[in-house]
Amino acid sequence: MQTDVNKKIPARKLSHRDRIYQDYLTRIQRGEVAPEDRLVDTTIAASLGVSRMPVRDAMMRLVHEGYLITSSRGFKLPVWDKKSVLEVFELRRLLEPRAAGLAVQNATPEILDALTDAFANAENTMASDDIRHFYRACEVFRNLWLSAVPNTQLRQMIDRYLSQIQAVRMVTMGDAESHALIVAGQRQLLAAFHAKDSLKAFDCMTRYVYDGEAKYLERV
Amino acid sequence: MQTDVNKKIPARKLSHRDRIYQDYLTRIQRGEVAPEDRLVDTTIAASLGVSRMPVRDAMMRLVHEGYLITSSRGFKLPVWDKKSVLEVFELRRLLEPRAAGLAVQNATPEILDALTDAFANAENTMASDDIRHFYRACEVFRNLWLSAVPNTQLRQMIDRYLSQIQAVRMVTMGDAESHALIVAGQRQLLAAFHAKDSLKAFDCMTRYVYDGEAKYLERV
DNA sequence: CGCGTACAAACAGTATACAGTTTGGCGCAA
DNA sequence: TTGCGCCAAACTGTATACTGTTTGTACGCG
Repeated sequence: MQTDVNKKIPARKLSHRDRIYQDYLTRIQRGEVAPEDRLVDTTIAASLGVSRMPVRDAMMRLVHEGYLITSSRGFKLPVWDKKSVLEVFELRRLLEPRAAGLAVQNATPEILDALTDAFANAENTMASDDIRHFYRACEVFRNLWLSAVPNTQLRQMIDRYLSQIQAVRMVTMGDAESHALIVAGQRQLLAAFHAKDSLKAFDCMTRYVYDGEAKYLERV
Repeated sequence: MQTDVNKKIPARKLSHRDRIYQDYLTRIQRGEVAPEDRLVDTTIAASLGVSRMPVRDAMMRLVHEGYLITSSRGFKLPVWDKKSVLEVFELRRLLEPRAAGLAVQNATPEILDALTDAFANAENTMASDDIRHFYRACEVFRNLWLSAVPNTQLRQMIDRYLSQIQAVRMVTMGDAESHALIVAGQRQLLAAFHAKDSLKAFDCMTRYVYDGEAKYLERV
């Protein structure tokens, strides 16, 4: 047991369960888990040197949050059919324009600066060798403006289906036209942030989601 | 162990965990769990004659879904402050009008009939001795029209914050004016369903949520 | 050669046990 | 009487073990 020596700072109370959860959450969100992978608690537990229980807890939490599904043979990624993906696009159209508008009103200069950097990074990595760099940059950009959304409940709702976006990414993976669309959307959104124009942010977020849906429909 | 004898119908595979989860979910949603209650896994397990683990799993699922929070002394209801409640009202304004509109387009005659009955029941129990009858009727009405929403993802999002409505109910509990408002809203919504007027459903759902928020602000 | 059946392994669910931590109360001293 | 500290109980997190079910497979029968 590696318990903290310094009891005066109980900030690091991360249990095995929480660490494993965080670990696999980021792995899934970064697309490091393949659809054919089978995540078995006993196997993971053995590789980490812990018992099944914390692993099980972490996996089942991921199941409840929609990142995984149970099967009779280990945990695996859920298969998002076309209908579900389109349903999420509808959700995004309802939530994200408003969220972007609120974020513009609430953004601090620090966030604005960080957002500018993140956009530059996304633009530079757009044609990168490793496409994952581009997606990581997009993830950073997205998380940044979301962090400026004052409505916590709204932000959590959006976070909740964020993982599903990964499935759509797989469809448009490597499509230069899609990437250009993403960067163009980010540029407009960034401009709206700098102009403090929440209505413009609302509008360009609306178009951004519609464009994404159209691109998805082209590909599926 | 009470396993099914008939193996040809494996439909009923409900584990202890799932039964306990369902049980406490409905209890919470019906307001049968008081804010001062402390839900301790060992105690519940003993009363049900099962071990801690299924109870723990169920409770932690409820925590992840926002119905409960952990404390150093058992699980308990989260405290919804005014800010959170208002944030949820904003979410509801974004999601429910659209959901109602979609539901109108998708409602079957059976649902329409059931909805009519449910409304009659709500209207009748509005001034009931036991106000819980009225809330139960409202719950039925709400679940009915939600069941007609074709967008599963949207429906699940709305379900997710349903429990929080309980907290608002506590504030407006016993306020005859609020109840009249609820019934009036239901009447309009029902009319929209019968007229197959999805735009009207959208509009009266919008007004319904705004009215609810206004009433809440009067009381808090 | 194809189909069905039975067996073994893999895995999920549940039970039990134990350790570490927090909490509230009680006793002791000032 | 009040403040301090210690102790026991309560509770969470983790480990280990056992059971029942599902799945893949191999063997036997047609």
